[in-house]
Amino acid sequence: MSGKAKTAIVPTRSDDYPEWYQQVIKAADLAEVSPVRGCMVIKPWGWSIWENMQAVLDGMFKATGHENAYFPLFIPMSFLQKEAEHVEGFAKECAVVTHHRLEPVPDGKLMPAAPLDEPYIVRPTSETIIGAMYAKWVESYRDLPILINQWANVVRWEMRTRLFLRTAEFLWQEGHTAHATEAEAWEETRRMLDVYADFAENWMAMPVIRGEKTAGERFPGAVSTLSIEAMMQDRKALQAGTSHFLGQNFSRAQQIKFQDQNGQEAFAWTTSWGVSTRLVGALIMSHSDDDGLVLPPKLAPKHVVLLPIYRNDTDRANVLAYCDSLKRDLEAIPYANGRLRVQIDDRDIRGGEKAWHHVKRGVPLRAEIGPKDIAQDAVFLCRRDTGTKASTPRAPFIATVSQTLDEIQANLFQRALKLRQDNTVTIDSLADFQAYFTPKNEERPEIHGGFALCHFSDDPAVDRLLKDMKVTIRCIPLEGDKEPGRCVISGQPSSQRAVFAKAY
RNA sequence: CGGGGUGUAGCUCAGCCUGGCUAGAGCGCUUGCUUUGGGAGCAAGAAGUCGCAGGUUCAAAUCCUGUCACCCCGACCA
Repeated sequence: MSGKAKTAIVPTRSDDYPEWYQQVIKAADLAEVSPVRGCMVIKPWGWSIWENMQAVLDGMFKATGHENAYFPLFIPMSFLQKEAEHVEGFAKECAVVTHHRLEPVPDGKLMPAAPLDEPYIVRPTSETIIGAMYAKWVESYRDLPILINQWANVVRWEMRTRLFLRTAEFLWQEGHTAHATEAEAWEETRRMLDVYADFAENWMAMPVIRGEKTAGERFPGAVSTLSIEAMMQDRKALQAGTSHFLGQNFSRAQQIKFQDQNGQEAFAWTTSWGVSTRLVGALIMSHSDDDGLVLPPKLAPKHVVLLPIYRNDTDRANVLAYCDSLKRDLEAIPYANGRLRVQIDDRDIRGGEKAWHHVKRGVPLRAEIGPKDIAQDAVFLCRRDTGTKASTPRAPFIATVSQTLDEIQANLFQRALKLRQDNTVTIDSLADFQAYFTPKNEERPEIHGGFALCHFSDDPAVDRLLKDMKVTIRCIPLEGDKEPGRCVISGQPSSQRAVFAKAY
């Protein structure tokens, strides 16, 4: 056939980045849009990645003293109304359940029959329902802290959706904690941000900037919102996790109060923090290339795929036997938080097609094994991240495979870090700022911009200009210098720089 | 919710303006043969109430009315 297909994914990243993203998901068989508007079906390969993320994060939460629990999907509407800013932030995107029970009507259809006295909303987040329970559970300072996480689905009725990045229903974890003191709650907020940063960098191989959101970008009802921000390959920012210091706002609204050691009544200090299936989208956009998905080994559903190659039944039996024994040896090797995950793909399809299948799905290592390899007691080993291929004798392959995976993991991180470093600039003039964020081709914007470190001010005129340019203040970095300057847009005095970027 | 667009085979689409044979193509799928160390070739085959409901007509994928769904662009967002 054409045979000249240079890339497995069409279009390429530079041709049309958003379309490339969709095609990678399709080629890797991660997920599909469903018949339900705005909701996705996560398919086994995509789900497996999420499961791996969950397992690691869950371990981290438990290692920091948290326990899992589960709260209802439905929240009485009145609960949401208790915190004014919270209502304002979420009301527009809530799905509302107004009835129970369906009854047949004459034309053979079904109609909701019994209206609810008080409508339920489908949780967009659970501060209110969890807070209502905490109010019952907390009486004394001895009941604090409460450190609970839940793994759940939530619904936010978004206008426009994109697989993994923004869907009407998504999966996440939400941690909700209550503390006796402000300092302790702040410490918790910071601790969980660090957990997220650790996970992003050391498991997803995705460098992140930890920072604080400006007032406009804050979680509705929070005193302060911290986030980790990552740069995707199109140089747009993606918020990958958030940790909120809620102060006493929610505990006041929900009467989470206790008697302190002096017998005084006090409101608890609360936090909440979460990451979602959006992380899968972040993973895709951080590492994948024009041949499809590229997975960091520590989160890959399979680390090594063995591809048997044979022409006749005799070869077939020998090659499969060799693969079986190699698989057993490999699966005994410890890696990351478990053991090596190995697959033999013995489907009866052509070798080339089979190899591409696994390239597109992002399996870190591919070993092709045929009679010639077996004769030399070797495998033909291919690395997904670099595309390098080499005949590798079995013993050294087994001895170094976990090290090779570590190298791939490190390479992906370094590659992503370099992309961010190469596309992070310091800007001090409005003209430079506008030039930086303006594409050369307004009709079909090419990949442009990046992270701009600029002084800023809280001013309506600044907000307006940023909105026009579709640029947002991602965060005020926690680390980095704090020297004062003047807002790049308004010229007003500013105490430190923030990260500006176009964002998902 | 504003502006634009599209519904025809599993997928991508042609056909519609100018109504008329058994509604087409590519990809995919099934079967057979030949192939097989980097996305195979040839041949045969299965597969569509043309989004839905009315209407006009001898005759509707095609014209008219209504309706539903989805997509793109904006406003909103993890």
